[in-house]
Amino acid sequence: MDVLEKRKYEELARISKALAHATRLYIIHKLDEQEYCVKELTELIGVDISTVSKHLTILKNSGIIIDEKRGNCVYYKLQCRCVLSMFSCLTNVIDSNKDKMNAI
Amino acid sequence: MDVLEKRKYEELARISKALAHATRLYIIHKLDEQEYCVKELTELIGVDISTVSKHLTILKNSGIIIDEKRGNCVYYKLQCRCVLSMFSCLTNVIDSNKDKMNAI
DNA sequence: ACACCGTTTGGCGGTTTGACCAAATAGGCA
DNA sequence: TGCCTATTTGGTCAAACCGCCAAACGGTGT
Repeated sequence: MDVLEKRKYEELARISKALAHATRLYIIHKLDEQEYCVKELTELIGVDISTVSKHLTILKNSGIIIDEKRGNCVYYKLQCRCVLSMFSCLTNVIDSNKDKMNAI
Repeated sequence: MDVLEKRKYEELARISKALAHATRLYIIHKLDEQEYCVKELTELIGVDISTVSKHLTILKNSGIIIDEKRGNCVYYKLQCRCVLSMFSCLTNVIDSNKDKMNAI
């Protein structure tokens, strides 16, 4: 793997790492339905608000979501709806694993 | 997030974690072209063979690739070509980030 | 200015990851 | 059998990750 190729795959990995967490996938799913502020997401998820804030920062830095301050709150929404196709990718893998299992 | 939903997103995360590494993405890319044994992949990648073996185990456990022992070697190939659509997802995000950058 | 609300930041502790090395394992072949 | 090659496994170490708490910010409204 030469230097250029290596950089390319590290860039791809940077995005895919941002997706590699149950809470962050859940956040993406919720933000697909509507925008939410940090506090609202925190109530939906049920972990410390600082943890949620950090997850949101990770997603924002990878360009998947975008924030917008309005009044007292910071609202987040999907920047890149294309990530939703990720869910079908992942679901596909899971389903085909199950099929494989059943076939045995 | 109730217990059932939580489990669902953890399952999705399990798969997406398997993809969240530059080397593993590269392996998937190469295995899309043809099957390879561990030694061949090691030469392509340029890290210790035990490291490559562990990456392959991770991919295998998540159901993305499959192994087949023939003669002296263990050959790996894609089990789930659907993961390739992941690459276009990731590339999409990267491209739309770049567009955003240029627009400024 | 002060208090209040929502959010982010910094830091700490426990867990996980990923790299290497060395050793164990599994087959093929002389 | 014993040797050789390919692969996996176990251990160690440093770095990264993720949760919480506490403290710092930034606006709003009194």
